[in-house]
Amino acid sequence: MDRVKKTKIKATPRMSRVTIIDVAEQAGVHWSTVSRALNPAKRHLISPEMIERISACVKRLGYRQNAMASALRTQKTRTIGVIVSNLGDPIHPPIVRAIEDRLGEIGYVVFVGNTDNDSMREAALIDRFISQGVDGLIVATFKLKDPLVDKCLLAGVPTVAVFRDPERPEIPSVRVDDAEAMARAVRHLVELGHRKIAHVGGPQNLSTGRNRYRGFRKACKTAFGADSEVIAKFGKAFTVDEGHSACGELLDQHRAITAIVAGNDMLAIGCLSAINHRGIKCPGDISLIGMNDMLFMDAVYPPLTTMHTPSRELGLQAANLLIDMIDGKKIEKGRHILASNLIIRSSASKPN
Amino acid sequence: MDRVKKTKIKATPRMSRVTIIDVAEQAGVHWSTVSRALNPAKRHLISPEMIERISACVKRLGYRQNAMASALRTQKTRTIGVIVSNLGDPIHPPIVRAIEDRLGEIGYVVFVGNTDNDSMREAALIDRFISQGVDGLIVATFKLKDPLVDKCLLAGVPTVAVFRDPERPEIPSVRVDDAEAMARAVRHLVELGHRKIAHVGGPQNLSTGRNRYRGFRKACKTAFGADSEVIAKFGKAFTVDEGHSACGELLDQHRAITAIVAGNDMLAIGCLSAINHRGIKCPGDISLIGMNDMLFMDAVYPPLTTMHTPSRELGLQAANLLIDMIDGKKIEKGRHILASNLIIRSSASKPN
DNA sequence: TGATTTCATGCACACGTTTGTCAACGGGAT
DNA sequence: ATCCCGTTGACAAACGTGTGCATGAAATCA
Repeated sequence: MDRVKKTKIKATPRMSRVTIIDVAEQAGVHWSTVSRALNPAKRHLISPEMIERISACVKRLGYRQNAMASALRTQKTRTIGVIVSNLGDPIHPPIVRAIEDRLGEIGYVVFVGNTDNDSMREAALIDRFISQGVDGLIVATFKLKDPLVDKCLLAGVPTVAVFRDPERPEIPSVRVDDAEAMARAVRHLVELGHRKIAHVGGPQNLSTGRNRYRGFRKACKTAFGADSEVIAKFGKAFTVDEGHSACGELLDQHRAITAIVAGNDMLAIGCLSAINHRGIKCPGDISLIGMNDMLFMDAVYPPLTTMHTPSRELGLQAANLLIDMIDGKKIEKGRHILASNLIIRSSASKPN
Repeated sequence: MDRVKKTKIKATPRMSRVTIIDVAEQAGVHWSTVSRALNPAKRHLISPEMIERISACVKRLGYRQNAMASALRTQKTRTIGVIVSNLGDPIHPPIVRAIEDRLGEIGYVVFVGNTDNDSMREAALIDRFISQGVDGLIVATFKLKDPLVDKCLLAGVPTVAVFRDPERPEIPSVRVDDAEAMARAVRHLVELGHRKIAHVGGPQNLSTGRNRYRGFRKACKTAFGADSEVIAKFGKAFTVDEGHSACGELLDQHRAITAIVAGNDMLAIGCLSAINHRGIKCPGDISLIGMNDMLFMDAVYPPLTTMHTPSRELGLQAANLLIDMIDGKKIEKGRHILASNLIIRSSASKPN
C-alpha cells in the first residue's frame, strides 16, 4: 500500500510485475523479511514457519526476483560473457555448451558474442559485456599478446582465455597442447614412412596457428635433420576456403610431398577438396591429418585421421577456473594445457 | 563530493567503477546533464559544446554506463534470451549466430541456454531469463502446444518461436515448410524411379518431427495411392544414434525398400552408418535423402542429397520479428514459413 | 521475579540511473 | 522597462533489492 500511495495518481496501471513488496504485503510482513527468507545465505535468520508462509505467497503470486535490482545492490549479476570468433565454426559450440552447462548448474546465465576475429568488434563486445556487469569473461578470441586483455584487467573483471592463449601472465588460459599435437601428427606420418611432409597452417598471430606450426617445424627438424627444408603454407584464417587455396599452392609448388598436416580440420577439409579437385587420391597419393576432430570428421571421405581436441573439457575447465576466480579463491594463473590425442582413421596411410 | 561525504567513512576504497557522477564532477555540471548528453533521445536538450565537454570527460575517465542501474530505471535491459535444445547440434549455431548478429548491431546482447529437450530445464531457463529481465525471448525448443508458452505470455515478454513451432496462435513463429520439404524429397525419389520409400523420422510431439512425417505420408499417398502402405520408424530424438537404430529396424523388417527419407541430417548420418554396417551400398542398394543441409554434408560419403534449411535466414527473421514486437509495432502474429530446397548430391540415385 | 541473552523482524539507506518539473537566464518584441 | 518565451541546467523521486543496525519479544538464568 505504501507504493500505491506514493504513485502520483492511481493512474499507474500496475504495469510492473510482482515485487518483493507485494509478497511481503500478502504475507503480512516487512519485505526485508521476505528478502532474507528468499536468500539462502540469510535464511537461517528467519523462522521456518515464516519461510513456509512466505514461500507460499511467492508461489501464489508467481514472484520472480528482479535480477537487475539485486545486481545493482550486490554488484553481482550472476552473469558471464563468452566471446568466440564464430559460433558457426564447429569447434566453438561444444566449448560454449560446456561452459553453459557448468555455469548454469550454479545459477549463472551466459551471454555469447561473435567477433569474426575483428578487433574492433571484439573490443565493443567486451565493453558491452562489462557494461552489462558480467561477473566474468571467457574469451576464445585473444590474439597473441592481445592488448584487449588490458581492458578486462582494467575493469577488474575476472577473465580466462580458452582455446587461444594470449600468453599474457596476468590471466590464466586453458588450451590444448597445440605444438605437441602437431608433432604427434608428424611422428605418425614418419612412422608410416613419409619423408616429404608439408604443413597447411593458420594465422601466425594466433597461439593456435603459431604453436601448431612450431610443433610441426620442430618435429620435422627432429625427424629429418636440423637443416632439412620445412614446407608450409599459411591460410589467412582457419577456414575451408583458405585450406583449399593454400593446399592448391602447395601441391603446385612441391610435387614431391606425400603428406600434409593441416592446422585444423577446417583447413583439412579444404585440403581434401583441393586434392580431389586435382584428381589425386587421399590417402593413396597423399596422406592428410587434421586437428580438432570436429563433429562428422569420421563421416567425411576419407574418414579423417586427426588430433582430437577435448573441447568439452576445455570449456569445463575454463568455467571452473572462472568460478574460482569469481569466488576469490587463489588459482593457478598459468597455462592449463590439455593433451590432444591421435585419432587414426583413413586419411593417412603408408606412402606408395 | 556528494558521494564521498555520504559514505560512512572514507574507508570505502573506491571499489566501485566510475559513475555518471564522477564524469559530472569532472565536467563541472550536474549529473542529470551528463545523463541527457549521453542519451541519444534526449541529447537535443543539451548544447553541442556541453556534449563535447562531457564526451571528453567520459573518454578520459573511461566511463561505462551501468546497465543494471539503467535497466532498473527504464525497465529495459537491451538483452534477449535464446533457447536451444543443444548448441552441439549443428542446426542451431547458425541460427543463434544470425540472431546475435542482427540484435548485436542495434545494441542488444544475447543470452543462450540449452535445454536438452528437458521441460524442467526449459522452464527453469525461461524463469531465469525473465528474472534477468530480458526484453524478449527467441525459443527453438517449444513442443507442440507447449504450455511453457504461457509462462512467457504471462510474464509479458515478447516471444517468438523459431525452427520448432508450438502452433499456438498467441505467438509468432518462423520455421521452414517441413511438410513440403519432405514431400519434395519423396517426389525426387519417385522421379528417380523409387517405389518403396521409407521414412526415418523424429519425435512426433515436435512440429518438425510431425510435419515432416505428415509431408512424407501425404506425398507417398499421392504418388502410390491412398491405400498404399506408409513405412516409417521414429527415433526418440533427432540424433545419429537414433537414426542408426531406427534405420536398422527398418532394414530388417522391410527388405524391399529402395530409398529412405530421413527427418533430418543427423538421422540421415545414422542411417548411413546403419547401411554401411550391414554391408549394403548407398546409393547403389538404397538411396537416402536428409534434411537441413548441415555443414559438411557435402563432404560425407556419399555426399548427402538433402533439403536445405536456410538457418541463417530463420534466425534473422526471428530476430527482426522480435525487434518489431519489442518496439511495439504491429506484426504478423502468424506462421512465417520459409522454403526449403532440394540439394542434389550423390546419396540418392536411380534404383537398380 | 528481574536481569540478560537470544532470536526474529522492522527500519532506512544505498546501489547508479532516468526523467518530469522547475528555476534561471538571456534575448526579442512591445 | 516589462513581459514572454525558449534554452539550459539543477533537483529529486523513483526503479527493486540487500543488509547493518535497532527494536521488541521470548527465553534463559540467577
